[in-house]
Amino acid sequence: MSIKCRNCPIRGLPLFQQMTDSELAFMEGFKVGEMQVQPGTPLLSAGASSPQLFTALRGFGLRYNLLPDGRRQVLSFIFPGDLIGLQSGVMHQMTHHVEATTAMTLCVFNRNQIWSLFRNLPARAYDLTWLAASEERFLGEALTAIGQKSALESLCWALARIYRRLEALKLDDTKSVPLPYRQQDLADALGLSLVHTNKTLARLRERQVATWNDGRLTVNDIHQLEEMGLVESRLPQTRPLM
Amino acid sequence: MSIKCRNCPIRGLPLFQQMTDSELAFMEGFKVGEMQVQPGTPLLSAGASSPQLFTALRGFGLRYNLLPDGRRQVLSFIFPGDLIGLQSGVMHQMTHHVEATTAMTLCVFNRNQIWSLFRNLPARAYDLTWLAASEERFLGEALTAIGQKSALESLCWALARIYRRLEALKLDDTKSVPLPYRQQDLADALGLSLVHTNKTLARLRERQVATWNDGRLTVNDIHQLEEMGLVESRLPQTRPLM
DNA sequence: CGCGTAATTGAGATATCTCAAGACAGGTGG
DNA sequence: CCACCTGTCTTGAGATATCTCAATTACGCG
Repeated sequence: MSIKCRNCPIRGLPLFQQMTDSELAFMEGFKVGEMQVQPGTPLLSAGASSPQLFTALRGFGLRYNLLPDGRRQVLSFIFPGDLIGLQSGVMHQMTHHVEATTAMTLCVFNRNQIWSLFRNLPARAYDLTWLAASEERFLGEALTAIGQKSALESLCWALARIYRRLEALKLDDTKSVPLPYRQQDLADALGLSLVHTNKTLARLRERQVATWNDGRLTVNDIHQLEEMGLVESRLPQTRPLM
Repeated sequence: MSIKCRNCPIRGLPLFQQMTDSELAFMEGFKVGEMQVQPGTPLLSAGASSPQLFTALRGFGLRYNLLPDGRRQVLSFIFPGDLIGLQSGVMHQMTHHVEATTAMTLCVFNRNQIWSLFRNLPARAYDLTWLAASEERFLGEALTAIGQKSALESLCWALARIYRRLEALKLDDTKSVPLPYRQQDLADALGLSLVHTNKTLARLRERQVATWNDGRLTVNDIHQLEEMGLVESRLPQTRPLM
């Protein structure tokens, strides 16, 4: 009933690095199961030391921090192909929350086996480090957006980054990708108020740069969007899929 | 002329995990040299693919992003014991800048050997991943500060974090640690203007919570500082030293 | 049909920014 | 030894991007 890694529906996308046969075999042992969750389901909680890691196969999620008084910082949006819980996996302590925004399908891994991965499959261990470094890089970019950019610039940055990632998943035709979050989620990701986020999105819509409604993001001019968001041009890199 | 790892001046601090003899031996082979740099020296530049990694042995540095128009986001302060260039090491591409703020002494490693580390010393490879995950966690915390907290809260958060880290280095008596940066550096780290940072620091000084001048940070009440900064309490963890 | 959630819009409030000037310390050259 | 310069810190005051409050609309669901 659980999908075999060799039949993984996203593995073949050009976004992801291809695996060798031995890696595939290892991953099928590493994977202990599959999980289907409803929208709103918490996957990991700060403070807890979860015994599991996940990879999102299908659906969308959210990673966030909470302050004691309820303020929320969204750290990142979770898309198919993302690894979830690496921090808890290697540091034995989760510091943020993860929850499913839509229904999701997740591959489940056993944290205890991480160590065997390091001992037996150095290439996969390296990939794990690559993913951690990649997250670090992303958060640095986000920090730069929130800390230095105007609301309009930040928004363009975020939408451009999201669009590029989702278009690589080929979930749909180009120009338009599914983005089933609330404006509040994006506001919390960018440290902006909901109202201001809404008004800034309206400006982008009027200017015919990008439109986000009914859970779909439509980008008319990705280059202009990236320019307005001061997105650093980068060589597109394929990423490992765990 | 280059210090042997077994004589490393910071290795014995309780902040750091102790190494086994075989790890020590490996590290001495991994370390290809030592570097002394003057204040202001750039160590790594965005875009470049540096062949080297460093560990700060002595001195202070800065990690930052630049926008095309000169705005600067400081990502983190670099203290003795910090690994520098892991991103470039595993992703083959640097996305931020690193420079020395004070004179520094650095251990130099060869990027090419990272792979041999993964193949031969899984425990050390694991440590590398741990460090990357740790950076990721830190940046998430910073994001939460900049995105959600008030200027006063952010400042308290930053000073508390810095103080805790430096006191663990036992560079000096408690209550006071060296912090040889400019107010502009902290402002750029928190996404605040220099002027506002200055005025907020003045408030902390008046309230007798913390004082930062002449390159020294003096904390009168670390618990109040952490409380004001909404610092999440965390179990103190020792960290690997590369 | 009524309710709850999300999006939208208007308008006044404010935390933070920008501009500007002065104080202070350290370094340099005459 | 003094005059000058530069970089950093400090302080005041007006400007503004963004926030908060509040009301309205739209929509899906039971």
